[in-house]
Amino acid sequence: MNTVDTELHPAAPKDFIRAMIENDLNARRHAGVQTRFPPEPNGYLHLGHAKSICLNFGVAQEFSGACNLRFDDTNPLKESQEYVDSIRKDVRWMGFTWTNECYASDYFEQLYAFAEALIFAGKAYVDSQTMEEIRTNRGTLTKVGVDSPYRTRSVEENIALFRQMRDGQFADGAHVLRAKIDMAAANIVMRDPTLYRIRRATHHRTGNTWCIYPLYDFTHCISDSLEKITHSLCTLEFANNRELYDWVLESLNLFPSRQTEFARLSITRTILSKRKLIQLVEEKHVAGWDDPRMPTLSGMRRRGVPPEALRDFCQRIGVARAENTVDFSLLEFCIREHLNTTAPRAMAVLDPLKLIIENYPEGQVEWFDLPLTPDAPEKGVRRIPFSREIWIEREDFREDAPKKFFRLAPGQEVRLRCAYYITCKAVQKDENGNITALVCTYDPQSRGGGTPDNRKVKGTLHWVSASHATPITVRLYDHLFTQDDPDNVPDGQSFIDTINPASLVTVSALSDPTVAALKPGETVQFERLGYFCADADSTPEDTVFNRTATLKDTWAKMEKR
RNA sequence: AGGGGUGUAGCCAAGUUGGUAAGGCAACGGGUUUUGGUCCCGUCAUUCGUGGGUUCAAGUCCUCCCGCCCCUGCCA
Repeated sequence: MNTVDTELHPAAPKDFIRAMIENDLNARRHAGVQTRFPPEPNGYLHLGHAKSICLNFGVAQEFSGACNLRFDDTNPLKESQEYVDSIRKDVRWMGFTWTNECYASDYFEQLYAFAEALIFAGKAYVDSQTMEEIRTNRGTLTKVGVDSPYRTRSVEENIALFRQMRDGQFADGAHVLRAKIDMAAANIVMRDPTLYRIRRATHHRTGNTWCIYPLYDFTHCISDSLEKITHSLCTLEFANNRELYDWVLESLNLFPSRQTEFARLSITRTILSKRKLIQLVEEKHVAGWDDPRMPTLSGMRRRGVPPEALRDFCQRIGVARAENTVDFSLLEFCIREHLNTTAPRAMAVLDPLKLIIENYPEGQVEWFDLPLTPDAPEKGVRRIPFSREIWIEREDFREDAPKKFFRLAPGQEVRLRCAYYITCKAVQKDENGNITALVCTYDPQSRGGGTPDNRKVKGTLHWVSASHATPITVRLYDHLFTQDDPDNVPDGQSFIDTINPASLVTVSALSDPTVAALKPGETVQFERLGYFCADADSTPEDTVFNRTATLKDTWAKMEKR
């Protein structure tokens, strides 16, 4: 039922959910496992959903069960087909295939019938209080609620009213259908929860067929039950709703699906609230849901994050009931770990400094074969041109080199990766003292990057032949990081104000010709710079790269100290 | 007359019926390396929110206290 590479992803460790399911199976409480991933199509999927996807589909796979994709589309005001389409695409991209594609809206007729059944059983009534009255009469955390004056309506009156609600004979908000439970319940969810409201809105799937829509608490449990979901996994904030979930299914004598809650995912300095993500898109702080800086699945896909890395991440963070905030470095680690063995290498220079090899013949070009991935030589080679004038990274040269600086300095010999040893002989400057070029000599004996006398050099530089350089555009985008916890910003600030400005930097760069063959969506490692993914925005003249992940940089760390 | 959850290292997170604190990330040291990448080796909880108690033995059992999260939508 799935396409997950089990080689890369061994069985997940046993968390409390898997332990519970194993237990249920051993006790023969179920013949098999049936789960579901139930997003509301009111936004794009993000990393938090990835955790739920991996859990629900993963568990089904591990126990030879099935997992449905179900759209919880009961609020037409917020939902759209665009979101449905994006969710289907993102789940597939994550590497999972659903058993059935379901929609709560497909159950509207059945849901309505169950509502009438509740009325006939004397367990639901039509309330005609205003929204404010309902709120007031619900009581508070420490004060019990009071019964609605309409609570004692007869079954006949309730049925008549409810049918008129459906027929569109009342204005929005005039009445609601409520479960008759207990206005003094300690659990506020149980104080006669609203089951149906009148809402004249066009639904993206049912159009104007309905003017009443069921609410989550009534819909979700019944949907689970109709699909024979054995294990309904959801996040912790629904724990209070479990009592009502069970009440509805028991009252209607339906298949006893069971809800189990787990802690939602938080990642340091990362926005994972759908409300905030919608705000970023609507206020145009980003180009769209798939902006490469977005922590959405579509954004990360565009940034070059492989789905394998996300699955690995979800497995490593585990599943538990304690609130948690995972360090972003774990996600980066998972991305790097996957890309290290899969991404081809290329050389690029972000801030070019001209280097002239004075004893190299003018007009001569040599082609060197460099490994595509050094740790997997079988993956082949890339052909890189070398000539008299090349570009190196400006920060790879220091006139007054600190002691642990292994790179180029006056009089210093270093290696140009896979090409030659060079020695810096002179520094050219303009009238302002800015370095304009470096004059070097090369050792013809060191062709390929080694010498007959086995002379060692400490540094290896990356380079691009000046006459062959390919101009590219590089977006040094990161996640749209906030400076700290996005859900807890300083007084008087919006989380928007705390977005890291570094996530906006775009630079022009020069690359070796390897990138010319790259197609959008393909990721390379620009050696020592990081992983970069070719963007769909690219043109034949200008390839645009989004930074997928950085590399560890021990020199930068050391220098900072 | 509140209810429901939860606390194990900087961050995640395992810890069977009580038997002497897994693993990963991060960090730090060292080795290998034609990427200051990768890889390899090593260090990193005398203690599990706090105080009592039971026990030969407590992260696990009992109990007091404390912290944090969720719930008063006709959102999900």
